[in-house]
Amino acid sequence: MVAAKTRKPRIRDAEATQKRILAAAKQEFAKKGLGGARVDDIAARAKANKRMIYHYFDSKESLFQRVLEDAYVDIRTAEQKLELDHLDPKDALEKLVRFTWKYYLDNPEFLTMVNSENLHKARHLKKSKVVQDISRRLVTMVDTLLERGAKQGLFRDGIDPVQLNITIAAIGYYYFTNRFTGAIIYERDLMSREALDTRLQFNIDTIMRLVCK
Amino acid sequence: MVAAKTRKPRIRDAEATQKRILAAAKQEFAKKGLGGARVDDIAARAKANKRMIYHYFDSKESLFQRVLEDAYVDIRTAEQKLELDHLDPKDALEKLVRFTWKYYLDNPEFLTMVNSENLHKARHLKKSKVVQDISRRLVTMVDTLLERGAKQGLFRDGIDPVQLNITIAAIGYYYFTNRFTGAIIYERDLMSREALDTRLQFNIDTIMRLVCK
DNA sequence: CCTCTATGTAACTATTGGGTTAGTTGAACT
DNA sequence: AGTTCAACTAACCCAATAGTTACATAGAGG
Repeated sequence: MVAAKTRKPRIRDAEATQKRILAAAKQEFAKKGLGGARVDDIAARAKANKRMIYHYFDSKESLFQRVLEDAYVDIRTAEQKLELDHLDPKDALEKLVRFTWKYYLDNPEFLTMVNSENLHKARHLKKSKVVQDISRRLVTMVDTLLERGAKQGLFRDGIDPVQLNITIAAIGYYYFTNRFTGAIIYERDLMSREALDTRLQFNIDTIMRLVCK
Repeated sequence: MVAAKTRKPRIRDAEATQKRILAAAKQEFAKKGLGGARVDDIAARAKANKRMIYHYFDSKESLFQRVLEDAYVDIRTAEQKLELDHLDPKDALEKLVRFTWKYYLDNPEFLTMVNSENLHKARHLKKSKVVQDISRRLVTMVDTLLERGAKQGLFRDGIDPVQLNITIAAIGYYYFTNRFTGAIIYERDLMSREALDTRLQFNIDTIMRLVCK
């Protein structure tokens, strides 16, 4: 038990194996969704044995649930670190829009997992108390920001923080999750540096016009 | 060959069988995506034999492609019937937002199919010339509307019709496709009559503020 | 240095599921 | 009424896949 981290790497390392499995599962689920992911492939990717997956995570489904939970905890934790309270309301709002955009861009597996979960009617997420708790903090954060901006006469009164949150998420989420069909329908490369910059600016503009007086 | 439609229903009817298969496939793909859908279940739902599916549609993949193509043709055709040119630009824009919302609400299988297609990097849609052609007409329609509104001094100048299209789609699409996880994250019934009305009004407001001077 | 258990491997099972084969039959046209 | 062919059925094949069993061993604690 003494200072496991300073020891030279053990050949047998339960913690490390679990982490490798979780990382591999995230990639695999992101690429193929819950239904398309293969337990054998996760094992291979994790350089672990399939037996270990069942040993540590019981079933494919509960492994998915765990990966999904971790994904939600990650994004909600990152959001909480934004510290919007210290900023001018307009700057804070823009920062939130930028953050959401960047998070989706950098973590496409989050989008795929959410899509997959919705295909399954959120039956895994339903079981997760922790996700419900941290999500409440997001709404509170935006609500606080809206009230502060309204009090300063910068924002319109009476905007529903949930509707705003949905909209901020939507204008980024749709763009990224449908980037493949979008490229065909709109006959553009949506992922070029220039296209990304343009879209982010458009999104900031959309939200500012929606919220500001 | 004479007046097939007036004849009494044949026991053997190639056309009717194909239609039943397509309808069944649409439902099945909508419920489970490409990977999750089962050919046996499609056959059962269509009250047809599995052999018939392969006879008419070659493979599960090309059946999916056909259903997806039909779905795109359907929505694009419906859009073209809106006849926005006859309306005041603001009314036309609102009509488009309402249409998009209602279409997603009434045709949830379209959303699932698009999600599934993006999971597969749009490899089926890439092959479809017809979808690319009709999609171009959508962009043209919105572009015409934007120019007309700008000329009348109602809309801002220089709005990119593609960005606007994406935004109109996004604020509806995200709401519906993530309605299950959304209900948990935001702790609300997103599909009640009242919630739907509120959201649609919010969306119209969002787009009007974005486009109008 | 011995023992016991958590960590690990590999081979196996049972089932599912896309696709096929072999054969049957309704009805359109002579 | 007979011929033909497309429409149709049922039973089959076999590769893939979630989950299991049997067995091996590193290494922590006595």
